[in-house]
Amino acid sequence: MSVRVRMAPSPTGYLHVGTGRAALYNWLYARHTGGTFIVRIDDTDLERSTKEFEDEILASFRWLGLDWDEGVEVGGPHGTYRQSDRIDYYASIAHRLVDEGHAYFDNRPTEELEELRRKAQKEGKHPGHYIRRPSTEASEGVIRLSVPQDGPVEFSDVVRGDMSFAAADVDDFIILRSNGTPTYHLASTVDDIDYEITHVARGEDLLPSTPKHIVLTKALGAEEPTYAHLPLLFGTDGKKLSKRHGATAVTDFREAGYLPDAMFNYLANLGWSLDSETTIFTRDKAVAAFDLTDVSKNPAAFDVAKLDWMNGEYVRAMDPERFADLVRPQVESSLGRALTRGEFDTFSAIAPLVQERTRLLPEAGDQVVFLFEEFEAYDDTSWNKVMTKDGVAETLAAANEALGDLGDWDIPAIESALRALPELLGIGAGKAFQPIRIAVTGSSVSPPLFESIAALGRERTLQRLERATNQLA
RNA sequence: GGUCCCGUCGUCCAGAGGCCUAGGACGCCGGCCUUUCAAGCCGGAAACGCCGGUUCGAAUCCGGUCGGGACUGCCA
Repeated sequence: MSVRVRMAPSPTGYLHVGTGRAALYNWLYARHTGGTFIVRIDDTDLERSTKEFEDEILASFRWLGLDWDEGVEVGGPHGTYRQSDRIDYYASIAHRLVDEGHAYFDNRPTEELEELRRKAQKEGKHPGHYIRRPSTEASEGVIRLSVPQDGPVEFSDVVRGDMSFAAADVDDFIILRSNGTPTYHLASTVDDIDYEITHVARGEDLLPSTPKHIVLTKALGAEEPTYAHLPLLFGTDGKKLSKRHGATAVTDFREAGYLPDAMFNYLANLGWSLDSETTIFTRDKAVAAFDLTDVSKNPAAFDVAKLDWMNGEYVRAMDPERFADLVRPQVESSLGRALTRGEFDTFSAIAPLVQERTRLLPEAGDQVVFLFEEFEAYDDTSWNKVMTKDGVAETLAAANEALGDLGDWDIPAIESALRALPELLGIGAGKAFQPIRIAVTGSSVSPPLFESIAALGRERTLQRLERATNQLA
């Protein structure tokens, strides 16, 4: 039987990186086995689900490079892939289960159920021991599944191994709400049957719900899928990854300038590894090697520092033209205007040097704006640290002179002119070049000096040297 | 409280009884290179939670213990 896996996000928020990783593993497994990856939309919570979030989530999947073979927006042989389209259908199934004796109506007030829960807790028992079929039958209210009391509910989890839950600890859970909409348990289980899902790979938070799904599946006369419960993601402080840790939505990372390939690689490596040595790997390599069996059991901490490093690796490995194209909007947004054709050429020429120094795309823009924009007076700490030293004015004047006389304005000419300076002035290279760097680029941190000067052009370079000299006087 | 899950460097991953004086990666520290910052190169500190047991031999198996986590909703 060919593998069919699915991801069923709820469009009640942006795609959380944890959900993204679960999707990633499903996708990897489908691609590895030549199976089918399906994306459904789990929008039974009509109140909180929105089309905007749905679009966002699907865009995030696509950004990560997770394409799906069946499901929302692409269709497939199994009808709709949006649960809100099948509300009545789920309801009819719930009623059928009542007719067959597998489920029952319950209109007990919440206080009464609360009382049962308290009683269970007091006796150190699971609420399942008391949340059971009431003595008097109703014909309205919610519909609960009647969970058989006898024996254990057992299954073999691909990542956890053999699991066993006492049936007595599984309460008669609600499958249909009093407003006629299905709960997650019903909709999800029914869909997994209808869409012939073979492997359910999902977050470990659903492990305790799995016995419910198995009992329901059996009541529906179907065979349960293979389950694989994936470890959860945490922040580096060991707490569940949440807004407190900063970015948690895939979109956040996309906007912060992370590359999808890096994100994919990082997420894939969080709970799984290609082998014992390799950290950086392509999608194809991951697809070739991936198996759910190899997924780690331990929860993983999401470490942004490592992601940043990895992103830098991908940035450096990028095609230089592609890099220039990607950074262009960043430069333009910090300039507040579009680059001219000539400016873009200038930028492209120096871009490879910037590329080496970039981890996140927005950093790249900051490194080159000096080429296109005048900067204000020098009065920051790096200026004070370097420029207030003795002899700086002479150094700048000498540089001005050496460059002013230059015939060809190219890197070799600039380099040989400036290289002569330290000896001429009787100072070290660093001492000579740092003031020039600040005068010309406005910062003590910049791309390599000669290349920067070449890109800046004769006129602006000389202007800036003069301006700095005057300011020192 | 109850049910269940997890426990190897700060972090991610490798390790499925001897190949482990525990390996790779990020981060950290030191050095080299160097006009800055990066990158690169070299080196370093850093872990099998604890206690028992099984075994000739345990990070690997078993038990207990401690610690962390999830679930316990007409949310998913």
